[in-house]
Order: sequence, then C-alpha cells, then structure tokens
Amino acid sequence: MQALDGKITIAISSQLYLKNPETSDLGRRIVTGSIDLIEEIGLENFTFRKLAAHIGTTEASVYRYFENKHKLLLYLVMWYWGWMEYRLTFLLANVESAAVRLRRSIRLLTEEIVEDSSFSHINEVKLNRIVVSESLKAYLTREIDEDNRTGAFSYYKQLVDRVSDIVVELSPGYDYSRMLVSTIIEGGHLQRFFAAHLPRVTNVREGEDSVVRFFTDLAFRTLDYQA
Amino acid sequence: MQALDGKITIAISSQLYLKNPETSDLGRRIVTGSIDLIEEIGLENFTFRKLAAHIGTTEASVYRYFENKHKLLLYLVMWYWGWMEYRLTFLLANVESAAVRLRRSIRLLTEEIVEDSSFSHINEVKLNRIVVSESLKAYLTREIDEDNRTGAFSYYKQLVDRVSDIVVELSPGYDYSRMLVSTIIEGGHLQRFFAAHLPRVTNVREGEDSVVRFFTDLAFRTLDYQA
DNA sequence: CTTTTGTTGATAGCATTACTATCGCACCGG
DNA sequence: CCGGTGCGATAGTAATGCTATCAACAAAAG
Repeated sequence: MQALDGKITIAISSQLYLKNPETSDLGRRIVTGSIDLIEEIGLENFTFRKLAAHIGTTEASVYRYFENKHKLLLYLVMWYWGWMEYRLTFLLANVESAAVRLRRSIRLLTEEIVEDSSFSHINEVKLNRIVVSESLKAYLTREIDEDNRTGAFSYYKQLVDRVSDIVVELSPGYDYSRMLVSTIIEGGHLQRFFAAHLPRVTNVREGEDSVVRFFTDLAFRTLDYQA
Repeated sequence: MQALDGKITIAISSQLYLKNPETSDLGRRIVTGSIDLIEEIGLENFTFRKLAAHIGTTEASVYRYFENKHKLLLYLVMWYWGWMEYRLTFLLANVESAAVRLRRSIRLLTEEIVEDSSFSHINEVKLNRIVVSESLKAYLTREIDEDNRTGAFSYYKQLVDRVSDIVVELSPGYDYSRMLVSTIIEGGHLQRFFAAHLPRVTNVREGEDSVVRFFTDLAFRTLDYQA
C-alpha cells in the first residue's frame, strides 16, 4: 500500500469544511494537530483555542477552515471511513471465496490499528483511537439528519453496504445483513473501549485478539456457516 | 409491577450527587425536569440554567444537588440500569428454562419502552430514549475510570453478569458471554438510533420489532441453540 | 417559645468557551 | 507594481460552567 501514499487522496464532502484543509500547509497542520490533540486530551477538553496554541496559529485562523469542533470531528471520521474503504478494496481484490472476504472484512473492521502507514499527514494509529472513543459522539447528536444530508456518513454507509453484500452472497436468506455489519463495526469499537475501562463486561484475554475472534465467530455462527 | 410502585426505591451511589435528590421536592423536580428537558432538546443543548428556568428554580439551587450535567446524566443512567435489573428479576422469577430466560432477557434489553409505569417521579419512556441516544456519552469520556470507581456502572455490570450467567448455563463452552451481552445491550440502542436516522445501515421493517428479532436470532445462533 | 440548623431563592460575579469582526501585512499572480 | 488571498494579531460579545454571598423561611432541637 505504501506505493500509493501521497498519490491517492480521500475526497471529503465540502460541506464539512469552510476551506479545504488539504489545500494549504496550515490546513494540514490543523488536521494533523487536531488528531494529536484530541487523542491526547479527549474531545471534551479539546478546543480550537488549544489547537491553535498547539500548532502555533490563532483561533481565528482555525475557524477559517472549520465551523466548529463537531464539523472537524465529522471530517476526521469521514476521512477514516474513506480510508477504510480504500483498504478494504485492496484487501478483497482477487479473493474468490465469499467466506474469506467476509473474514478479512471483519478483521479489518474490528482490529486495532498499530502501524502508521503514513498516509500523507494523517496518523492512522491515533485516528483509529479517536474513532473508537469519539466517533459515536459525532453520530449521536440532534444534527445527525442534517449531517447525513451533507454526506458526512456516505463512506460509512457505503462500507456497510459493501460488507453486507458479502454477507448476502454467503447467506442469501439472511434478513439482517446491514444490522449485522453495523453491529460488528460499532460493537468492535465499544468492546475495545470496554476492554480498557470496563473489563468486567468483556472477555478479553492476553495474547490474542479476542475482539476480532468474538465478532468473527459471531458472524459465521449467525450465518450458519462453519468456517 | 404497579403494586410495588412508590415502595421500592433504587439506590444510587452517593458519589454521583451532592445532595440526594430523592429527599426533597426540589430534588425530584430536578430529576423529573432534567429527563423532560434532555429528551426534548438533547444533552448537548441542555444546561443547568435552562433546567432551572424549566422547573422554576435557580441555577445555584440545581448545583446544590449535582456537580455538573455529566454527573446528573450518570445518575439517570445508573437509575435506569437499577430499574432494569429490578424488572429482570421479576421477569425471570420461577422460569426454569435457561433458553426462555435468555430470550426474555434479550427482549427486555433491546425493546423500546412504550409504557410509563409511573415509577415514582421518573418517566421511563423518556428515560429509555435518553439512554438510547445519550448514555454512551456518559461512558466514552476521560473520566470513565474515576466514574467507575464511584460505582456509577455497578448496576450495568451486574446486569451484564446476570444475563451472561444465563448464557453460560445454556452454552457452558462459550467463551465470550459477557462480550455477547454487552454487545446486545449497546448494539440494541445503536440499532434503534440508526433505524431512526441512518436506516441504510439497518434492516428495519414496518410492523415488527426487527431489533429484538435480530439480537435474539443472533444470540441463539451464536450459542448454537436452535430455539 | 426560642434558638439553631438547613433549604431555597435572589443576585452577583468570574473564567472559559464559542464564535465573529476588523485590520494590516506579506506573498503571489498577473 | 497592483490586487487579491491567506494569515496573524487583536478585540469583543454572548453563552456556558461554576462559585459566593445573603436573606427569608421552615423545621427541628433545646
């Protein structure tokens, strides 16, 4: 995947920003810096003032790129899902078996990202942690219908569609393919968060990736497919 | 269950409030009013100032009961899980079959609450909507470890334990009982939210409760138990 | 019956957050 | 060398989050 770095960009709905942060050095510093800072102090404590100080600019300049921190978060989350879809495409290319494609998809969706592939100026390891801990806050708001109209969730919905197509291919009679996939995605994030903070509601053991195993097992048993 | 209303109270960790809201008229109005107002305008837009205006008191008086809106939300969510555990106890009393107990538990955890049982001053229909839309924001914060220490999640963890005990009884070899139960609980909330706002990532059909059916089916298939 | 204590309402005030406006300078393209 | 654009600098305003003080009242204690 390294060979494509710097050549591929992920298109983000222009309704999420006032000025495209990809087009300037300051814009990229805002994106890079916000990932650093949100990962470090959490979304609640993150403000544009702190971000400005962190990257050596002014609050007013940050506001020239993003309306508010909610829109910035939507931008980051949308980028993440665009990137995930791009990775999925490579991961499934030339793979014949639907079972293998599903297995790989579930792994992709639920595993922790540990290696920064240095896709441009974005640290994917940190962004993954942000998505795990903060992305639901981008969904669970009163503005969701409006944000949905602006295209903020288009990659997310596409990804659910693509994986649920594999589910249907594998188990044509199954009625809940999209619910299964979105449950795996969000459940995967939650289980990672719970494993770190409320281990009593999980069954995470050392030395293996229980989250990936749990959801893989869950999906294949549900689809009555002993793989 | 009506017969017990007004006689049973749900104990809430005293670390979540400054003054027990159960002990005064104003305290109960704060709880009742906050449920009304959060359900109406959402947690983001909810402030103690607005709450005070809503219930005809002052901001300072509200602060005498709760430190901040995060603690108030934890209070409401903890009450909800205490109430759910209480309901679960009745629902499972004298039921022999583990399969039936699990089926009933999953229904309880994932169905929408439509009838206000008028448990004291708390509107359970509205509280259920708040839990669906806002409770994850009470978990996904930097303070979770501290909140966990204060006992804010004790009912939640107990409930997961109790249902996962049924899972283990039904399928002794299954290794992920707690992950399964917590996935069902939170997944159920998310699917309800998605059904209303991002229907494309669900498979909700008219006239039946797809969420309950999906998770029931998911659990029993995963446990390899054709019930 | 009086004193004490606790509860609430009223008002004020302060720090931070969220955002907007204005201005001037530097740089870049024409 | 002119004109626009992007950015830093500085102000300023409204809302939010929270604390302090004080007086009125009621209930409890003596």
